[in-house]
Amino acid sequence: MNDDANRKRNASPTAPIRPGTQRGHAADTRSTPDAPIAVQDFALEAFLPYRLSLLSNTVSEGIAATYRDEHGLSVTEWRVIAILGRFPGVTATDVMARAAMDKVAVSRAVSRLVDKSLVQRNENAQDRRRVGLRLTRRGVRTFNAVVPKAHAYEQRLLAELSAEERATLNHLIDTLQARARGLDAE
Amino acid sequence: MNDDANRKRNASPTAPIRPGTQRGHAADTRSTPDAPIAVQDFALEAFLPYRLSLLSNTVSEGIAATYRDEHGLSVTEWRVIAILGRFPGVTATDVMARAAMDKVAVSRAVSRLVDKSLVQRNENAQDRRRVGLRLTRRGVRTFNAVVPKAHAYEQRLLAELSAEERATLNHLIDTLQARARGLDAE
DNA sequence: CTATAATAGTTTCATCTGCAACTAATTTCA
DNA sequence: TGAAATTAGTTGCAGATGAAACTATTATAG
Repeated sequence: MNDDANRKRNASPTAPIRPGTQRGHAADTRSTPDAPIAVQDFALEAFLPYRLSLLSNTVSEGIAATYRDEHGLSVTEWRVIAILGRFPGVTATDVMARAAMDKVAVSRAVSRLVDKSLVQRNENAQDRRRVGLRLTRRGVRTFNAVVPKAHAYEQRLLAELSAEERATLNHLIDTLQARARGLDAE
Repeated sequence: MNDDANRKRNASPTAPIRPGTQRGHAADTRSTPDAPIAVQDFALEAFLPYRLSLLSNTVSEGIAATYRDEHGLSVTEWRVIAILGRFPGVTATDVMARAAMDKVAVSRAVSRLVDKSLVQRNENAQDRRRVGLRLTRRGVRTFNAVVPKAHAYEQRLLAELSAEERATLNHLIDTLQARARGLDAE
């Protein structure tokens, strides 16, 4: 390990946080004179996993505010509703696969949605382990109310991108997603 | 609200989950004959916020496995180390801004890192509220050990993309990030 | 100068999340 | 058959997360 160590360090300090709270010189009292020095070069703000995480969080926060403030829904609840709006009658396991959610997350989201009378469970006579899920009338109303807002947010987010850039974006996401999955599977 | 409602529904069911567990027909026992029907068209798997979240999670999981398994670090702990490796002596508030982390998250990550002897706190004589943070020798060793692995993961992730595609990716992320921030600020 | 406001950081609490263990039902195959 | 394995879904527990309250310190204003 430790391939190409010992390059330069701290070459470009990157933009200051804000005027007056510069790069910690004031805070650094150097209680340890022989304080060690990092020899590797690493810029978090340019690191793709970090950048993706930041972007995803910012976007999620924006769109989640709509679900939450106007409909009292969490992101996981919204995802379940989105799946059930499109695929009425599927089981929790199907929702799990379609929304890439954890088994437990689906189970709990469904329970909350049932409590809120947005989803109903239907027993399956053939296989009593399986429980068919579908939106109630209220659930459908919620779904129909949220969908245009979700689309609107997405459009505003993409507003600055050309059609070609949008296509490239989708392609890049697909490629990276497949690649990341492959790497995770070692 | 409810802009352009009443389009078609469920036009293309999208690929089946897997053979035998098709689209919930078996599970749907229709206990409610007049079960309502979703009139909006919404494909979660094509929804950008969802796609970004999925990608970010997959990527995070992959890279986080390295921190965790080989160095016992959480993602937040790694981020603090990454900042301190580059900007020794900064305060928790600086880390917060540089890593886009919550105040509380930084505070707790720093406490854990101090417990692990990877970070040390240095009191500031001028302003006793501020605490300068820097990596210990062990912290630097950890930093230097993780950085090449992080870079390697990033390179493997990007392996299939051309230089031009990488540039486009960065540009798209920047654009979307700025846009998302703008939207969040209403 | 004090009183008030602002700042840095920690703690509390309530929620979320994910793994593992668990129950219940069905399938497999010896 | 019928015991063992598989599948569906829930629950328990432990760690992570985030908002708000809190402590301590410094800056500002009257």
